Amino acid sequence: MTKMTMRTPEDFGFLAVVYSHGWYQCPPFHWDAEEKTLTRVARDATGQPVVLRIREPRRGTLEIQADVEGKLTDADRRKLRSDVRQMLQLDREIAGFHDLCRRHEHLAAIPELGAGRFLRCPSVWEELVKSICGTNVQWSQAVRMISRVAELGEPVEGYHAWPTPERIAEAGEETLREQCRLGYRAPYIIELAASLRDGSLDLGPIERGELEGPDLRKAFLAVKGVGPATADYLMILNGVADRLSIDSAVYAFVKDRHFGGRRPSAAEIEQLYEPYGEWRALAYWFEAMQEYWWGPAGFDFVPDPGRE
DNA sequence: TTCCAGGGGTAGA
DNA sequence: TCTACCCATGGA
Repeated sequence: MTKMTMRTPEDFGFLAVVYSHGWYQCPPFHWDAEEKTLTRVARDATGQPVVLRIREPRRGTLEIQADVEGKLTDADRRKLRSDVRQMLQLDREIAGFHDLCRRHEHLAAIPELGAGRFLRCPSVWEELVKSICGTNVQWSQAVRMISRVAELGEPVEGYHAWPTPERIAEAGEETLREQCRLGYRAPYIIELAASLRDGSLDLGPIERGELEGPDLRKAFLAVKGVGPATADYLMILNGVADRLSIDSAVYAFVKDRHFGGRRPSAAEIEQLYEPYGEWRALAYWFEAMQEYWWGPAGFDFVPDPGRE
């Protein structure tokens, strides 16, 4: 076992990032609400799965425990630290969003909570699969699909690593349909896995943040199974917040909160959040999280394991 | 039973 | 670009 510590930005709140959206409920993330510890099967510099346990012993510091025999190499340490930075978006600049929150009473608690970053998967591949599993199903059902896909990954200490594209491609459509119960999503994910395996698709430019807004959106939409709502959602995760991802959850929230029980049009929703400019997606997201799921004082009624 | 969830692909206009 | 229609699954 090896322990590492990391400093976090002043505007970073560990719980707020874990609870930023539903990823913490999806393997290979495992959240222990009692111990406030996020467990994740990551991969070291050579691709070997490693169980990481991340917690925040005090604000400003993360403690990362890697369950490995012997010592980690310097390369492994760099890789795992880099994964943690990616998963918790430690390098994301959100000061502008917090400034905006302080100018709006209903968002004033967001900076206090250290919210504004999202829990991320270490790879875009994993996030694409999870997002496709989340289309046209209740979230609790998506979590079950994702959990069954995760079980196709290599077992490690009672957990599973996220399966590689090669492993999914080898498992085949039949396995995704019959065993993982993905239904019509199965061929989309097989096609994605196969194109990554044979190199006809390269997610590198997305991973490295090389694409600007419109090109990034185009890249997501090019993946079969990813439509406008999912592409916009992935954009938000990738740090482009000037566009809402309008799905059924958005309608459900704004209908009661802003339109007196009437279901608004998409254009009306756009208009409502337009004043928040480049941060509009975060302004919506964290308003909804706080009102619907976090509770007024922080995280009193965060659901576990599946929010409806 | 019927509806529909954190939609998307496709064909046809 | 917009609109029907279809697509698995499973909870409500």
